[in-house]
Amino acid sequence: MPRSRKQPLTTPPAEVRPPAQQAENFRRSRCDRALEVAQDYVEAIADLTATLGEARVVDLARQMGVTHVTVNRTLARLKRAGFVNTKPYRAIFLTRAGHQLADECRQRHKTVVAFLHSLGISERTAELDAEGIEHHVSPETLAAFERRLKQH
Amino acid sequence: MPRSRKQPLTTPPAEVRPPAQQAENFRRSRCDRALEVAQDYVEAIADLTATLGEARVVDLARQMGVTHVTVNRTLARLKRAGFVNTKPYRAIFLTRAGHQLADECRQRHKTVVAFLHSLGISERTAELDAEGIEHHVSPETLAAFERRLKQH
DNA sequence: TTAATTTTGTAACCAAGGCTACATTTGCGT
DNA sequence: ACGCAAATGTAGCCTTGGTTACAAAATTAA
Ligand SMILES: [Mn+2]
Ligand SMILES: [Mn+2]
Ligand SMILES: [Mn+2]
Ligand SMILES: [Mn+2]
Repeated sequence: MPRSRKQPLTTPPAEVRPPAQQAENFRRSRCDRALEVAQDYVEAIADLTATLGEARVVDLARQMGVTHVTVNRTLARLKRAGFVNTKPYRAIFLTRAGHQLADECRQRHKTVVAFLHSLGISERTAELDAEGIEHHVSPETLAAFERRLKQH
Repeated sequence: MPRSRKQPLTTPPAEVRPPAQQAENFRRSRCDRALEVAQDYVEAIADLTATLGEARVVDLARQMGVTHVTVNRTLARLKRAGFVNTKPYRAIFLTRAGHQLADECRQRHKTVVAFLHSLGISERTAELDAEGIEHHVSPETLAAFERRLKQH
């Protein structure tokens, strides 16, 4: 067995998060984090297709701020996951599932940005923070954001 | 050269995010993501020290929902980064910098949870979402959250 | 004191997501 | 028709963060 456990010097604060439940929170957070890249990519592919007519590797690399190598390998994963269809040296197309995910993400992104903006946060900061926050907003929280937006 | 670029079929939507700026958003988001683990660990170490008297590898593993191996290697990184002091088979202690980071994170965590709760979001969901959101909340956004909380 | 159990450490593996360097393909301009 | 520059693909490297399996140390219990 290990060392005996030192007792806390001060009484523990009232807000005790049971370790098992807190572990669940972290698991959810990690799960969300694993989906961030997929969500940002399909969103970017949809955006690029809308503005440029098609999404190519080089555009995606510029948009994401990474090299084309990273884009290539990420696209391979997205293909395996069934979100995109790619053929060598051809433009990238979203599958039906990819389109659906992209629409969800675009809508959520817009909502999060608008919500932050409605709190008096600057356009730039709203965009910056939303890019990360959006991936951790549950349906319940998203609904609360929309509720507030409708109330102006 | 590559394929000629197909023109967009519909006129691009007004909200054109310049790729260079959007790339900056993604870079910030990735940067935040890289710090998530460090922040969650120092926060957990501070919590455990407060409630149990000390933070040990096994407690941290339970709290984070990972194996003790993952905890060990993460602690090695945190040590390199100057946030914790560890000795073999001994409890884990935060450095001065670690304490400072932990305090920041605990305060921000509390604020984010309280803010979500103030929107009518359930206790459980607020905790779940906050665990991820907190790492992407800039000082400006945090200030906006606090502002709203003071207004009740 | 000695044995059992828990805790801690370590070795080896994996996937994701970043990179540089180099090869191949493509399509435009001459 | 051809050559060249841009785009794309591929090989190989790195760090992070997860795992299982096994070894060693520490504390408790007998
Ligand atoms: Mn994003
Ligand atoms: Mn987005
Ligand atoms: Mn967190
Ligand atoms: Mn937290």
